[in-house]
Amino acid sequence: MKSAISEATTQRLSLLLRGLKALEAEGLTTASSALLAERFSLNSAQIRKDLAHFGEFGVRGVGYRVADLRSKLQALMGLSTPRTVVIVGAGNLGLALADSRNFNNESFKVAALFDVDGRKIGSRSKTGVPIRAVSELPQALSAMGATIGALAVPPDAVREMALTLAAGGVKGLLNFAAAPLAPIPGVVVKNVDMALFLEGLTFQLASASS
Amino acid sequence: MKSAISEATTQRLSLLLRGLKALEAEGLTTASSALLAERFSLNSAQIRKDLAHFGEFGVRGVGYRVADLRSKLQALMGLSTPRTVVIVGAGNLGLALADSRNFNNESFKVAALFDVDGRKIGSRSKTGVPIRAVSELPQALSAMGATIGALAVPPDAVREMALTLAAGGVKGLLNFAAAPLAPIPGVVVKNVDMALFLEGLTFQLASASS
DNA sequence: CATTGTGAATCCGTTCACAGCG
DNA sequence: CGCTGTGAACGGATTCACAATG
Repeated sequence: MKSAISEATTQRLSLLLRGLKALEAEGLTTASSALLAERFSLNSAQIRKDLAHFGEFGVRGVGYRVADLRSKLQALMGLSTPRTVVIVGAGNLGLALADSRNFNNESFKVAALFDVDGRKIGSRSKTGVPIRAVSELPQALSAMGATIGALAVPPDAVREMALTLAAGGVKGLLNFAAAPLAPIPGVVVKNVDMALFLEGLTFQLASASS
Repeated sequence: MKSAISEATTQRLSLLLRGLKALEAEGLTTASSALLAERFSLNSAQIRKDLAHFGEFGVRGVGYRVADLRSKLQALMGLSTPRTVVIVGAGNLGLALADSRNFNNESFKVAALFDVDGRKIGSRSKTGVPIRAVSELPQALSAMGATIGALAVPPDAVREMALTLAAGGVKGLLNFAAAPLAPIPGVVVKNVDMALFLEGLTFQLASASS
């Protein structure tokens, strides 16, 4: 069990990885922390500190080898082998996520959607992700080897579905419902509450004008 | 111009407001900070500190009047009068947001979607939100009096659309693209990067098992 | 007298600044 | 010589603990 890495560091490293991919595509082979900081509007010391949690990656007097750091970061963040994702709830949001680039790339692949609505079951999302019955979840999860789940269901169904996913071996959960999901042992839970984003916006607007 | 309120405080107050509504529906008229803290897994002192930024709301020896605090909070966060929202990008995500409860309630109302795809223009989302041409944005914005915009467009269109919205009087922007939107003067911007949530999850999983 | 509002103490992340090194 | 890696300083947010008070 590694010492905990802060949420902020995690996000910056994700951003950094994305940026490194772009630099690599541009053909840059080497980059200093100052360059990286400038490109991604961060502080150079912060980049070095973030990386220092995991070892030494740079070359003094030179900077970082872009391709090298990119692949090491990818491995560190658990993104080098693709993960199977399942989405529970085939409403508008669930369908949007299932077809989204964010959930289907080198690192993630949506294997199936699950819903309780008999009219949806058996059909597919636009890109072809099958919609199956939630009753099939327990068997399907182990068959697919899913490790990540996304919950796009009504608030009152969240906890039950989360526990079903956890029992089926899912280790990470993204909860999109407007009801925070209490911690589940052995599972990393991240609540993504859209209402909070929107209200945060109006809050700042209200504060700024008084 | 009020002194800045931290992001964390903002989120907690949103959550608190939501909780107060629930308590009010349950018929509770009074609640201590300890009770609130317990219900929403927070620290009671934190709740009091958060509220202290804005004045004194409680009654010593008693606690807080639920309905009273609820309405004061609502006003403070700029949620007492409904705001008009426009969504740019009528892809899966844009459509999902347009029909979502989070964007259509007492405080927010989606007036229209905008897209560049001629085949979509003129049609409507499932709940009836009209899809219009982005070329109409400038006129439409002032006509509708929209103050909030959501960007669900490809990364390379983000900045242009953001500037168009800003020019049309939009004061708050939610950006769902996987490319952070640099600050725009006079506009509050919130980047909501789904990829970051997903990667954050795998990162924690990778860290926990080493 | 129970509970708020708040100064003081603590914790944690960020920034600075420089020693160490390729 | 230039840039990394890092100990030390800083600052903001959380938590503690208690005096103030309806």
